[in-house]
Amino acid sequence: MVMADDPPRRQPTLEAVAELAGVSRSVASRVLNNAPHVSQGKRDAVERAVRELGYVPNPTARALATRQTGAAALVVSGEDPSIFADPFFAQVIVGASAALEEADLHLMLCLAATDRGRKRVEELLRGKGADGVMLMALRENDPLARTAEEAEMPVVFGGRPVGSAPRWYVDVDNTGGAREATEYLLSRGRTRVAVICGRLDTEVGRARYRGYQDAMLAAGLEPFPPHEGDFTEPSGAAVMAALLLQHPDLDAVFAANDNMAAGALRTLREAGRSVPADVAVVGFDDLAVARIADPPLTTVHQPIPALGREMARMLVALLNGEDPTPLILPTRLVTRTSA
Amino acid sequence: MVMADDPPRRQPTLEAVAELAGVSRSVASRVLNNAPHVSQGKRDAVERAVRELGYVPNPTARALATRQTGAAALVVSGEDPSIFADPFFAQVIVGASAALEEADLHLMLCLAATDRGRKRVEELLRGKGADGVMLMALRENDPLARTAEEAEMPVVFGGRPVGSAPRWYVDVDNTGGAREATEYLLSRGRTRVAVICGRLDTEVGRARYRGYQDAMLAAGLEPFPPHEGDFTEPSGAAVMAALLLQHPDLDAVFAANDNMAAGALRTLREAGRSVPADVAVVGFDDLAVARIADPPLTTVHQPIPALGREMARMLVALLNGEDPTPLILPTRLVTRTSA
DNA sequence: GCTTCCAATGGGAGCGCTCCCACCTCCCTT
DNA sequence: AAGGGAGGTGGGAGCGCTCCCATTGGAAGC
Repeated sequence: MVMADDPPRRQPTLEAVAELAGVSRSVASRVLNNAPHVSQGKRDAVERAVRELGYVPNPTARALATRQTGAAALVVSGEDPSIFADPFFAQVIVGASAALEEADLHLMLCLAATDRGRKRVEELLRGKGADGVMLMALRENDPLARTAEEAEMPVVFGGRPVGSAPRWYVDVDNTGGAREATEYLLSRGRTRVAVICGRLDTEVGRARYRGYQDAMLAAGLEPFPPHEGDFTEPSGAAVMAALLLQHPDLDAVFAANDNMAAGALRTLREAGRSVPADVAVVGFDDLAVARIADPPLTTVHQPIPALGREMARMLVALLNGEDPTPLILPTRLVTRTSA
Repeated sequence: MVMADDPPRRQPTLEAVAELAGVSRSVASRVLNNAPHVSQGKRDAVERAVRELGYVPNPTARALATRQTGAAALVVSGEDPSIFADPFFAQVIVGASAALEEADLHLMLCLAATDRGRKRVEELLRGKGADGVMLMALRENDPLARTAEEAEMPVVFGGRPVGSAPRWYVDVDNTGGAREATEYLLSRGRTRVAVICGRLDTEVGRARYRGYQDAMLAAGLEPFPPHEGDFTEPSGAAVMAALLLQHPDLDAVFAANDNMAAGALRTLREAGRSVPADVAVVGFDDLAVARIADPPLTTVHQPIPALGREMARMLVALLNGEDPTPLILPTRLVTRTSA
């Protein structure tokens, strides 16, 4: 990059390519978009000119003319930008990015956790700053939900927002996974199975508690009332401590995610309870922490990159004028040593 | 969103706003960019019209006219897209996103780990698909380095590429951090301090080994030759096992990141060595895993969100025509129980 | 009362591309 | 031999915005 007050030597334009190739802009354009109705001779000439000039089409101009930006936005809501630091999102992005790449779309990332951020997302949605949007981590009564509904733009939800099922979404079978985890604990002879819930103002938190509840009820056992953490390790440790105080005889705990399970493990260790002998622990997510924890966590695996991938694919389908159906991805229990 | 073959009812344009407000496009434009030379009366009229019509400026058209896209790209290179799953990047993004938001820039995320991905980044750079670029995780002889040099676009590097110092970069004091970690181990009376290196085809890997080496040499001790891991937990476990075999008497190990330190911890546990009594372990990064590990890791903290933030700020400065100086962020040792 | 100046205003020319359409040439039908 | 196509081609009109520039009118200065 040159810092000097450069002579406004600009990128070559299509016009320049056309001139060098001795054809009209139209023909040059057709060659670039490899559209039909171009003779082989001119096609070669244009391609040669492109190479000679080092021409690269200007995406902005193309976007203006076609009314398509060539980009999809991934919006992560939440009340604090650091929610994004959760490795969960990184994996979603890996999947989404790959699928978007196939459709030749760019990925814009919007952390809509501040007021400013939300305002910018709103502008993006209403001002056609992207061709479509993937929305994640909506909270209860999230203002973004409304904006998304109103926007004349395809919107795919990642995980359902609390209380409503949008037209297009991809989710994970949270209830089923939680149920399976709890059933597993019960099948191993545990009977006093406690639960560390996630935030109950999120659908994930609720759905996982529901799964736990279902399994307990089905086994004729009284479910523990919801003890709510916030999906972080410290909150898991704290809730576990409280649980131990109230129910010293518990023999298992289902944590709504791995972070909280890791916290629980720490508290149990400090309390001198051995895992899984005294207390069995099951988590949810199967992130790296599950393997690193001591003992390694038995947990509910969810296909996170697939979640991102399917969201992106659904968006692409929408962009192609199709009408895809919502998708719920399966989970599966991964047994390690903690239960 | 309406799926029907909608009557092409399009977004209102500036033209429409101007007409409704009874002014010219120019005046309306000035109001929107709150430029001077507009009477209060017309200003109000335009603002009213904007509200009435629900007008939102079209960013693409603006971009074409101003030759500025309003977006900055964060490019993550690497040989495998899953490199991005490392929580490190998520934290960089949190910082970068906040700084970009202040400058009203959008964030485009490019995972340039596939050939296709690299090609798209190249097009982005050469076709002015963004106003500037932040480049991370370049490998040795990464083709992206060249492309970036040639692009007429501000480029800020996150971490230096192997062997060369670009004009603008933000890095972390890897050598200093590694030296401090090793010195700490030595100061606690350890003398047989082994090292688990990161990939030596990355500057981070090299710099951290260099720091270790410096400290050993300064203490008159023979540094261990580099045993190379790849920054993952399993590789840390494997290298630790090899180390234990070759040097059964080692009494400390410096791992070039927390993941590998966690792996080392696992191997040591399985080998019946107690930490820190028999072997002290120090990591690098201070990611979540450091706190969750058992025992919690003593590690070199690096300000990751700050890294992202400073990269973004440097890019913004560049965009403003300034010429910022490279930045090296400090690290600091965080002592927990593993050493 | 007549310049001088400047805030206020609107017209128009792009920005670089796509795409519709008119036009022209061949070539294949009947 | 005349009438279609259909492929090939270029011109021109946008896409929605910014920005330069010419124009205006009134306030200030003499």
